[in-house]
Amino acid sequence: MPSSIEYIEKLRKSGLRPTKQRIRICEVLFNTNKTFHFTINDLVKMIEININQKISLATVYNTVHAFEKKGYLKEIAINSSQTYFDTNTSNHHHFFDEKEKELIDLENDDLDPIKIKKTIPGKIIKSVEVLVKVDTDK
Amino acid sequence: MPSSIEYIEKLRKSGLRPTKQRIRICEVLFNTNKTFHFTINDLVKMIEININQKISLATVYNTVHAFEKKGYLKEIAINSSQTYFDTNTSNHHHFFDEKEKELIDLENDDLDPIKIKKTIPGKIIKSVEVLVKVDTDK
DNA sequence: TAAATAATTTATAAAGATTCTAAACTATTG
DNA sequence: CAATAGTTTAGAATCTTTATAAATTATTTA
Repeated sequence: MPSSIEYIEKLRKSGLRPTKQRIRICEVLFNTNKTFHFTINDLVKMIEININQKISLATVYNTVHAFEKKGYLKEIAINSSQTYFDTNTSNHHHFFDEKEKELIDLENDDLDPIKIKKTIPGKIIKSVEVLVKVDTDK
Repeated sequence: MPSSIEYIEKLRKSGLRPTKQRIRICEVLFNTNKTFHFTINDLVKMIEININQKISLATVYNTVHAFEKKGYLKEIAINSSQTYFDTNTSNHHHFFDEKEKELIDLENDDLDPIKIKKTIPGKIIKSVEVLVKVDTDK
């Protein structure tokens, strides 16, 4: 469980000023061994519960996008009315539970490596995402 | 290139009344050998160009969703401000060109079959989608 | 075939997520 | 400590999508 000081260094190193808001958001996102998935809405709720300071919605958006750009978060492609993010930035895939609207990690061991045999001239692969949609068995 | 009459039958068979609007939208979507990807916005533009009849935006949404439910269209999971649909309903995957905001089919031959070695109790797999994001090589 | 009915279309309003704006504030630099 | 550059903020604006309810159209029934 990293301390404020570590977040301050982490932020500075990546060229982000260590503001109160960013440090608080780091605490909410990274003060745990477990990684998790969240929407902006989830994060706002977590901040409300955990923090004695109001953080503007615009700042939450700004910060999440800044962290994503720096590689501290990953955006997950799903069709949903809200965008999901993952604090687990390692190479892995997801189940999406259509009923619970919840993401579940698919570790790399759970899947054979994916080899793309097609290339597109002038383009390079930025990411390969597998999304397995599941629903209640009935 | 199917005729109006075939669309009328197709619609009736699946329990959808063959209205003028639905038949026109069928023509725009299915009057070609090639399958393609589109957003609602794209479709509205195509309708404007091809049809001598205004179709309300609400009807376009309703129709696309009805067609999707009947399996005539597939929704593709991407993080984008607009939802993409595919007239190719066969089992296949996609490249997404981040620059052009354009989807490109990845045929099944372009990829080894994907075996998911993990199961979630009480849940069944509804779909497996692979999205390969690409960007300009530079 | 006409009346009854059920489904569909429509314009518009409403909702919901995200981005924009520009003023106030804060961290950093010199 | 002053100058500056970056950040936060509330609220407005935008954009996509869904809801609403009245008008229209297709289908069914008699």
